[in-house]
Amino acid sequence: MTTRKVRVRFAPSPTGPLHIGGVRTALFNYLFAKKHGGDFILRIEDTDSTRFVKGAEEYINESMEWLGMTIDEGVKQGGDYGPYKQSERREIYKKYADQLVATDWAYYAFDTPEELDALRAQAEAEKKTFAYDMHTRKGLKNSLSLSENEVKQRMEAGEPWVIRFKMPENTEVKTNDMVRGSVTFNTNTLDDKVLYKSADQLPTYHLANIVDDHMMDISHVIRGEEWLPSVPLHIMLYRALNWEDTMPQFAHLPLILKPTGKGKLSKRDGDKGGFPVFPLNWQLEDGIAAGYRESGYFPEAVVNLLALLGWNPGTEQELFSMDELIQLFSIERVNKSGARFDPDKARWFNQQHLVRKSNEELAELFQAELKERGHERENGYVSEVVGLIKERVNFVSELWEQCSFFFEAPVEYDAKVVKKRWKGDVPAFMTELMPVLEQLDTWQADVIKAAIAEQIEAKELGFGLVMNAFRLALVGGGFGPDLMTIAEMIGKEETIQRLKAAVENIG
RNA sequence: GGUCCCUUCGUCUAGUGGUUAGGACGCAAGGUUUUCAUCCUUGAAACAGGAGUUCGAUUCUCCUAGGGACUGCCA
Repeated sequence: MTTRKVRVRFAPSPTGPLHIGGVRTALFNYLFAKKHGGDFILRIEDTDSTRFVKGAEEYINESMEWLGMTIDEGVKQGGDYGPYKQSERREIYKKYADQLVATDWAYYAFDTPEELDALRAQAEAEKKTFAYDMHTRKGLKNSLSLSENEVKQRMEAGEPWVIRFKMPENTEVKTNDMVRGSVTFNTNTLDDKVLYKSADQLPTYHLANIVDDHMMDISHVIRGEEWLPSVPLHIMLYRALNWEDTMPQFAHLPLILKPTGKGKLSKRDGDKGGFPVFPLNWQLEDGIAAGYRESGYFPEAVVNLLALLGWNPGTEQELFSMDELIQLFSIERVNKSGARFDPDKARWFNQQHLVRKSNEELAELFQAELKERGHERENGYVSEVVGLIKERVNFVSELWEQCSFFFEAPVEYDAKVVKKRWKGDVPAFMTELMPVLEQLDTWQADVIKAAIAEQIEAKELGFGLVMNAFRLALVGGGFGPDLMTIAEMIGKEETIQRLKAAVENIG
């Protein structure tokens, strides 16, 4: 086998936001390309003029950029194999569509969508299935059944037509899929797919992808399992075009399934399950579809969790950087069966990546929210705070609720904690504690602790009871990092102030 | 319905012709943190079923069942 340069493409159609199944396909293509020192190409498959959605192409680019998948060739990046947008390659497809008709691998068909719908409906009523195929094509309106003259007349009259592939009879088509192994089909069960439509002068996906993959010298086609059934058509197309010797190798990825219930993950599952299905937010007519970015996920966490949906390196390592993934990725280790998406584990991945980030980096991310809340604090202080609490959160957005007391006094006190901890001699003790703290010259955690301990001993009170009440006063609840550290960080005046406020306001 | 694909704990998965079938998420219990979270320990939890091959199948083969995808002038 000659060594061919690895060139793979991610080929989404700009019909809306990219969904994470598509993102994972892109990721596996990217990992495969980089692993083998190859090229990662982004091709826009906009051959359905009726489904074009404004902004979708930009969304795709932005998503790839956010996730750190660098595109080597594409509409924005350029490259030697352009154009990378199918709607700009019309003449190319037309040429090959014509060639297929000329070589008797395809034919013109004039049946309207309405007529075909009617045939399908009729067949269904009889509990049968209608297919435009080798068994029915003779009875339909096409250049195989109509006279040459009539075909000419219809075309000259401007009647819309399509070009359909003339699927040969009884031919075994075998493919050696990189993830599934050998898969065999028989052409007898295949239909005559539309290859080209006169209405918008564009090919359908099938023709376009074969022509482009060939012309762009794509070495491997890595795509979702939903494409497996069209593999025989694609192979026949390569054969018909005489390109079979340079046909790319196929790899069909398992689907990502819904967290619960049946079927593949769909755009709606996110709302129902409370997790994002898209990389970035997407504006809908009636609201927004949540994106991972806006939901607080780190791109590296998304990449990590997606990589492990259907692939694993065979070791017990679960946390990876993009570079490690590139290093370790191998298409042979991709699973065959569909993987259910687990929102809980997705959060866990984010938490793991969050904990691994430096306090400084997290502090910087957190500063935006702090400013919004009116707190201008230097990075050093914020970093220290973040370091104390980062292990309690999954997202940067959860930081505030865990550490607001480092920035402002509690405005209310957790009723449950009040009931449990703020009773008996406690309020009186707190009042007596204030002057003691006031007298401290050194405001450090251990010093404060010693002073309080001494006081507790003198009064013969329970350590736990007092400390929890003290926490309630400083924090407003029964949570947070080490209490003495909190006291030290907010300072002597503030600590006494909060004690005072608690005594006055609770009860 | 037809074609094709798939099947190990609830979920993501490792794994082998002979293993106490391993890990992770989640769940439960205990410990640490004088509290919460983290963390640590422990626990419950799986080879879809049936034949066959074999001294021996979770592993190989076949069948059944279940699940999935496709079945558009969508991609």
